[in-house]
Amino acid sequence: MATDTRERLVEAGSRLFQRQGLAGTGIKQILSEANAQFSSLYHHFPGGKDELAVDVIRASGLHYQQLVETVWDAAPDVVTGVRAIFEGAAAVLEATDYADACPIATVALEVASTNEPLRVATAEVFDAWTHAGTARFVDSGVGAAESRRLALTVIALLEGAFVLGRATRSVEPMASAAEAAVTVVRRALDLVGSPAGSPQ
Amino acid sequence: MATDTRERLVEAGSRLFQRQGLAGTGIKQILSEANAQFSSLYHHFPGGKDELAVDVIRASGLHYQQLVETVWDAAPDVVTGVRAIFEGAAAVLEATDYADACPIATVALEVASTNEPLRVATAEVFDAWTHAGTARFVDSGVGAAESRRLALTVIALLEGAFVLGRATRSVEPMASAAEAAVTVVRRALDLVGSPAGSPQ
DNA sequence: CACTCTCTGGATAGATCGATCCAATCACGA
DNA sequence: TCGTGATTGGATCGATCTATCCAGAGAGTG
Repeated sequence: MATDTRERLVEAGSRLFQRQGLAGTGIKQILSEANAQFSSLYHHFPGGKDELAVDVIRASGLHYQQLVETVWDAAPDVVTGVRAIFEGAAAVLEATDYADACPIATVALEVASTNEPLRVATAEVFDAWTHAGTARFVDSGVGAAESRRLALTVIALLEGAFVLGRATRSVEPMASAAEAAVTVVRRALDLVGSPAGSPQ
Repeated sequence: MATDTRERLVEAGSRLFQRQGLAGTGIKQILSEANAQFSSLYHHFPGGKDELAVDVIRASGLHYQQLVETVWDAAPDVVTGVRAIFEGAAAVLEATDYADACPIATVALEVASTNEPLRVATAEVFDAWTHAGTARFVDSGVGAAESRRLALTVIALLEGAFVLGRATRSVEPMASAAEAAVTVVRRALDLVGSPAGSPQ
């Protein structure tokens, strides 16, 4: 089937780009893993590698967001949800031998200063994540501006822990990041209850 | 002079690897920026690109650590120091048009699952940063285990904000990360003053 | 001056890169 | 059944990649 080949290409690209980066992954390798041919790739993606990469970034970014939202929804409260996200990330990290972390971070850093269309694609994914996270905190009663700060903080902690964790092959950074995330989120929720200034 | 060429190679490699990644940077480009020849590179680094990359990772990792420690030393207290680090990072990000952030993060993600010697080099840099940060918090009276958690958290926030900031071309993630870092550090210092359990 | 060791200039090999081409095949509606 | 557009098989092109080779320049020592 036609759509099938296209999906296999995106899936293979997603796997490889996330672990080896964009420049570090050859088209032949993608074709080999997807059991496809040059003509198929350039039929579905006339723009070649870059056009495939845009699709990969959007698809894997959306997929990861849905995964996180599912975990979040299963938690009884916001703090538990945040903790569950970090625990899930740590579990995946260990289960994949520290290969699978953020699906787009490696490419994002690679293209940030070298490929504007791809940079925009990664920015749109991060923006979508930020908005989704912001909405969650707003739903818990936190103000809009503070909710956005919380969302950016949680995502930054997650991304940073991915970098440290993959490099050092350890989930310790993820555990520390989880504690910090819980601390700042809980503090923001506490301030909602007592809307005066900091209790300091 | 001999050493001069070697230094120029490391410097050029540092600039390019940090912005374009390892696989995204060709040896010819490094030679061009360093005004050097193939023979010079393979004379100083018989192991080729990878051996140069190990030197680049170590040198730029140490250089960045020294930069951060200088900023930290200039601050009157720990909280001010932490904030100054994030403000400095944001300033560099803007000044370099979102090109210069962490000198090794891009390469770290690239090689984490593909090149064990380089992965080890990046891990050693992150370990050195972690130990240096831990020592700072210990000096402020925070317990050893909590100090290490703080150090990992601050580094993760910094790295994550680099990823988000470069991708979205904004210093907003860095500002949010700074607030979060200050919050968790201040909280840890407060607990030193009142060594009972959490005031919750 | 002669010798030696370090370092560089420049050509080139061999492999791999992304991309293109055209004919063949497939699914599917008229 | 025929035709039409979507899709694929497979060879191939030019460019670029990393790495190697060897001759020669340069500095320092006897």
